[in-house]
Amino acid sequence: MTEVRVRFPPSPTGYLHIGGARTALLNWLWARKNNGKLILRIEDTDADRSTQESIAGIIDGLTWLGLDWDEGPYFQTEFSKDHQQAAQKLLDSGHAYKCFCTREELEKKREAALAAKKDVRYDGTCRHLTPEQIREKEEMGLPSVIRFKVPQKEGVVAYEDKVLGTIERAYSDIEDFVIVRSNGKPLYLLCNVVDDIRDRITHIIRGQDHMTNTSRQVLLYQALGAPIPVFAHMPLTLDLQKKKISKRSHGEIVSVQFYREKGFLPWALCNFLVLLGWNPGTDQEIFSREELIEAFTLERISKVNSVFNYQKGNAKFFTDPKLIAINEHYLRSMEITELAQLVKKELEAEGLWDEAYEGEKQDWFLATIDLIRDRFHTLKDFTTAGRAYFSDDYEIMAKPLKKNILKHPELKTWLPQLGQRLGELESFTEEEVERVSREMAAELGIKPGILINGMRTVLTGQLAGPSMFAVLVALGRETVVRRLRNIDHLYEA
RNA sequence: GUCCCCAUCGUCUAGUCAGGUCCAGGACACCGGCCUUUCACGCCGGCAACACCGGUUCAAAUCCGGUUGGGGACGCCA
Repeated sequence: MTEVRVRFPPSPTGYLHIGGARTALLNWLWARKNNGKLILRIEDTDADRSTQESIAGIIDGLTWLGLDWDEGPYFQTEFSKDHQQAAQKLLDSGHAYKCFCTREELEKKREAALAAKKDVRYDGTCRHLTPEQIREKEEMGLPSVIRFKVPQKEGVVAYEDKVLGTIERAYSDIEDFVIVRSNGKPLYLLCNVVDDIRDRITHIIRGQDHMTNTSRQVLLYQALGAPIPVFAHMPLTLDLQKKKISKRSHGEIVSVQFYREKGFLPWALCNFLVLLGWNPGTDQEIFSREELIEAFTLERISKVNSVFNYQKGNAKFFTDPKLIAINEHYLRSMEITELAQLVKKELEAEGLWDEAYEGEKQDWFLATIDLIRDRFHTLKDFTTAGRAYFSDDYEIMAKPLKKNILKHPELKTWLPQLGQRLGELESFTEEEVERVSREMAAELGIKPGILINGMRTVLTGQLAGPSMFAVLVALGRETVVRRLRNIDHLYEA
């Protein structure tokens, strides 16, 4: 059996977006499943739009996602000789011809056709030029492009698509497309095929937006005498208005970088992305890498475009709710030591990291992040909502301040008192702090919740959180007492 | 205007190829209840879809035709 070889060929004209990441992911899965190879090929033939930052961004993005490749990155521009040779071969074999029509002429014809609501295809003006006419034009110094000579015959060009079945297109519906620019530089359609042949690509997994390219590229494979790879066209990802998601119209929300900055787990993003247009045929939605590689098949890729459910301006669901849910799932269930490494980076970035968290305070650190992760959504929450566990410099949220502190002015004296009692405790355990708290509430003739939620606000700044007695123990006696004693400033504003 | 692809809950989707076990299953979201010191934690429950019309058949989400709707492509971009 021949080796499975797939490729991810981004054009470096912007950051890596989730559509590209999804394409990379499916190719990666297919390579890994078959013990094959994934080739990263940067398609930088559009010199005007390609940038170094973009190349770095794509590589960064893939690396962060954990999508490793086996060959490359190759750069398409390094193989321009191959492309030119292929073009010459097509010219020599009569599969292509020189076309001297100018852009202006073509543009005029296209507009006229569009205005007349007619076909906008190339009319074949230069297809039947005699060798003498060609020589004449060349001697006059007229620039020319090279067009592929689409067979003028009955019937269809067909290919088998792993997800869509047989795709057919009549020869007569395909125009003589340009394969080399007038400046001598070959175009995508040709380069892509030449590179795939050279890289011995066996499966081409790409978006349905390439379907018309595929029909034309099949012609190229045939003319070049190369075997045709297996195609799998995946459905596109659209926005709620059913428009293709793009960097241009959707901005950062579709960039992989955004999710990294927002504290998402890379595998959670992959898990979400793979479910956009693929499913295993079972109810399973959460997969480890190994499970996903095992379960993945080309045939189960959906034919239907999916919607990235993102509503602008929604603070709670700042991206697709399902993505957030999957991220939460991993945040809550992943190995705590693995999570610790990620939280460490977050704390370091905020200047809150303490080396002792990997030394004498390690048990405390692991227990604490395990305690608070249940209500968190992203890694960022550890330094925002969870900041009070690692620093005295945390914000008291307005809502709990009003509801749990200002509403009960007596807390100004009660809380320091409670702090005093907690400080005098012989053993600072959940049972003991609970006993003391409830006893004091009973003495005062108030509901325990007033004291408890007052403490929550003062000690964590948050409206919600884990069991308060567990929180007290996590914070430790010294911190609890210090914070409870110093609350006058809360009443000042 | 031409060509190609597609059509199940709000969203992601199972079921379609091999018609009956589907008055359509799961997940997310939403709503309600429980737990409780709080909560965007957890548990339990609920709402919610086969685009439309015709045909084939004892029987259609499933097969066929049409309609409508959506998407993609129609560059000397990739």
